[in-house]
Amino acid sequence: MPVDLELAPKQKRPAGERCCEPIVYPEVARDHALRMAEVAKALGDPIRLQLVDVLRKHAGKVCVCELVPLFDISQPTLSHHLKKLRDARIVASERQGLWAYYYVIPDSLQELSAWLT
Amino acid sequence: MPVDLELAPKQKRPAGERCCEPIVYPEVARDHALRMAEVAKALGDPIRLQLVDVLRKHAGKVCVCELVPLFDISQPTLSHHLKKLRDARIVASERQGLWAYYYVIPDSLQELSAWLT
DNA sequence: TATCTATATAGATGCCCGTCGATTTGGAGC
DNA sequence: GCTCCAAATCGACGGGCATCTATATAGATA
Repeated sequence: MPVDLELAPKQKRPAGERCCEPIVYPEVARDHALRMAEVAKALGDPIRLQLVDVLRKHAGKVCVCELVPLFDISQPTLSHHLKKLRDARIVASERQGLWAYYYVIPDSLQELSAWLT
Repeated sequence: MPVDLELAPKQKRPAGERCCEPIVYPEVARDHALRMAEVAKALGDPIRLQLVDVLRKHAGKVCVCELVPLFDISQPTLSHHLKKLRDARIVASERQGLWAYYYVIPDSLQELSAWLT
């Protein structure tokens, strides 16, 4: 007896024994999966994860010039990582004169966090 | 007055005004950052995130043959994604005859989840 | 204006990723 | 043995990533 998954009738199980109970996948994540994967991907680098960790632990905004010496990478590379986090809408920045201040966008991690819980 | 961050005296702030308060970064994440980034990286693909979502929502083990028709990718590509999740120690598998059953390793997401909270 | 400084961007390099079709592996059943 | 099947692996392709050095941008200061 074929299983007939609601969401993907592309392939038929061969008639015969079933290997397991059919999955009824309510597709809850489909809409959110892209966004959550985007956030996870941005966090999928040790330096970026530590960057977010620093910014989260430090209340308020943090100057880039304080971030640079924390890591063994060049300033352009750090700038590249900050851009990745900006593109993923995890952090945002403000310019004040020569300095740039970064902070974590509130609730930007909430969706992924809730899913993981 | 130079800032002298405890953790990274590699670079000296130039004498003069400070742009912000010095960060005292207790380095909590350094040991865990690699592992958490590894998990986040594995979740940083929409298909893998949905795969984990399916496996988590479905109590018990799920046969690969049930997973294949859920996604618009070839069987080898799905196998590749499952391998990535295995390599990241997020899921594990068991063989039973012709079929392979996958399941989420309990608590494999806990560390990242706790950090995000 | 000229000069210094903090940050961002550009361009290059080597490596990794997602995807595919083709093939291999290994158990099931004849 | 042989055939069928589910799953994994292989090899290739195009694109993206992390990193660097060099350069550009733009604000501050004189």
